[in-house]
Amino acid sequence: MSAKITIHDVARESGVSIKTVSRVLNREPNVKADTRDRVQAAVAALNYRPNISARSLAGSKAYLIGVFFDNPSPGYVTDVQLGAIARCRQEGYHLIVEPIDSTADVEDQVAPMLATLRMDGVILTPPLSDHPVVLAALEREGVPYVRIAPGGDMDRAPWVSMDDRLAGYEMTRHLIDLGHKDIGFIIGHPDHGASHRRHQGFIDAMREAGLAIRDDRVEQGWFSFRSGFEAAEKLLGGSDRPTAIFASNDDMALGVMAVANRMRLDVPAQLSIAGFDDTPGARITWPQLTTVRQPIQAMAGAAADMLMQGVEREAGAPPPSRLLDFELVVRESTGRAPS
Amino acid sequence: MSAKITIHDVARESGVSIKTVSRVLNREPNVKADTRDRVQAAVAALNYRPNISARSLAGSKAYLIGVFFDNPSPGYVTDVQLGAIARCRQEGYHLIVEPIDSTADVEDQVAPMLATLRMDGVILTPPLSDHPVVLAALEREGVPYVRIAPGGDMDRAPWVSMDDRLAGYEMTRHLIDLGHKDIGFIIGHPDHGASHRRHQGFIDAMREAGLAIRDDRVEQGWFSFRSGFEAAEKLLGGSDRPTAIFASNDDMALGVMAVANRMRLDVPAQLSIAGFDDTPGARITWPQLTTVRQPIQAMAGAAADMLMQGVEREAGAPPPSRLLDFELVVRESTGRAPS
DNA sequence: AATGTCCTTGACAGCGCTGTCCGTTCAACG
DNA sequence: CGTTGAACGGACAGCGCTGTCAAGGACATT
Repeated sequence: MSAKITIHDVARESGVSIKTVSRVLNREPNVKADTRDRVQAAVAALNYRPNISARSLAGSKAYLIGVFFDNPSPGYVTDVQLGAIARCRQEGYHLIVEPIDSTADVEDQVAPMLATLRMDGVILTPPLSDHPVVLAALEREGVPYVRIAPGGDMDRAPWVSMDDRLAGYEMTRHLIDLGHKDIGFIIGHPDHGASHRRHQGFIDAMREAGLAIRDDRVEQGWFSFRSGFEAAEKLLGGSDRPTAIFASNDDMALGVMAVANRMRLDVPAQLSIAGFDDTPGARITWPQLTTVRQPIQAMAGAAADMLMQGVEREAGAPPPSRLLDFELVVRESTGRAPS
Repeated sequence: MSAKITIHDVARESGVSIKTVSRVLNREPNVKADTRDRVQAAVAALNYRPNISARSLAGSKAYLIGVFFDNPSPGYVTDVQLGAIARCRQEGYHLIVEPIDSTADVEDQVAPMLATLRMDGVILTPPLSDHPVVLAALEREGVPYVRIAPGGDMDRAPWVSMDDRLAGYEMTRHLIDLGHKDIGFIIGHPDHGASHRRHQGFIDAMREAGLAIRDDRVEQGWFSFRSGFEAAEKLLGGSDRPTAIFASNDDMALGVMAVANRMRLDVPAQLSIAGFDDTPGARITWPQLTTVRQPIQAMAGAAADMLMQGVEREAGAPPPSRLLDFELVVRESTGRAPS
């Protein structure tokens, strides 16, 4: 175990006071370049690392960012963590992950943790981005937070999102451009705001193309494989079936794919299938899934940035929220409509 | 923002000194039951939560457990986190997740984090469980750690694992019992110790049944969908093909499934496919995958427990390592061998 | 030369808690 | 009845750092 070296050691080594060392460490202004260099040399020579507990006890920063999630998709969760960490590390911040169980008492889970760890900020992932109890607890404790892809109440706090409506629109257009006229749609989990926006994009594209949206072509799903599977069974059950199905996320699209395989439908010759998210699973099927790449890591990184910069909404000023770009990923599961 | 209440407030409220409050909080002995109750009442009344930074600065515990991972499987990572958190929460500990990029300088990633955050312990997931640089850094800094499913050097530190060899053996037996005699095997990532053990189980079962293991029936994989896909192409390429394929993890088994679908092979009538891990993906195919359920959450929970109990190996004493139970999950992807 | 202003630096007081050490009480013992 | 030691409670000194405040020096202004 290497001996613990403190700021005092650095101060002695470089011949200044500990306060000056602290200044250099925190990139405060008004330190002579010469002094700064000496301190930095000492830091490097001693391999000194400031103790985070002491910093957060004495100062106002905790160097800790929380990530709350209650998301069934592990790929999504991991991507958020990866994206956030990448940014945090540069600034010496660390990530505390806290799974929240929405089915249990949320207040009991959130309140104690907020009080013990005074985190500098929290990243909320859907569906927690819209959870009233979580938002209220955060606000009560005065902990800044950024919501990823929230569903509504957009002025309440800063957020990072992508244009789900446009993405839904473009995917639908992609299908229409391939000659599809009879397209089925599976709506996502109603608690996720993105679900409604994707659905709206579908509606907009169909309307614009003058195509009818039959009631029996739209099913409610829950973002799970099973719900996609069941929706597909209904959609493909009769002899009169759509030539394409657009599912609001990949897991559900995979469910559709499973039904298609089971019915021995040729994808995409007889049925085109489109997903959304570009999770790892999208490539784990044959044919690979046409989908929308969500910039999950980028969104999480942006959220972490906003938190570290101490996002504080000035009264009346708009939150510095950001809309990131998505990308249509066309693979093999979509093709020309059968004639 | 609720006013910050400290240990002093509790002490005043309950009419004792702060030290006594501290004793109650830390469940130290030698406090009269009556006093303890008074203090606890005050804690509850004031809704007091000890500040974790102050605790770790003053004391020896940091109330922080790290989880290091560099695992391509998001399902695995999330399960580990969930399992560890469940235990940590009860004890007031929190989880710091740190993805490690093995392709970059590992020392640079690990050393600074160990110095700034003095974590009470670290949970290592494969393949990091066997990473020499990580282990060395942890030991140098005197941070206790528990390895999940390490590959070798078992006496070096405590670990939690499952009997991969036995699981590999039992899955192979399952196939043999279904009448399969010509079984293909895809080995896992060579950096993961579990890969070798699963392979050994396969060999043992085949030998025991007096079945030949043909060289061209065993392929090296990397635990990824793609590597499973490629291995399956080789295995199923000729006219002479095995009646079953046992892949060392689910992702690779899904790759095999994709090849089978593409070749229009009927699973399991013409080809049985077995996986390993029971990741969410195992249910995301049709037919669903026969696989081995790894007690990932339980292993992570046990690891967290060991860390929190301050696992310290006494000189000469065996580490309190634990082997947990697995479960064979038979679904639809395996069936009787074609006659 | 005197004054004002900025830049640079340091002394010092905690942040909220635990570890150490010591004093007090009280029961059981010789 | 005095003695001992366990049980119990408290005073105090930091843990390693940052915030505050003020001092000293450099430089520009009058």
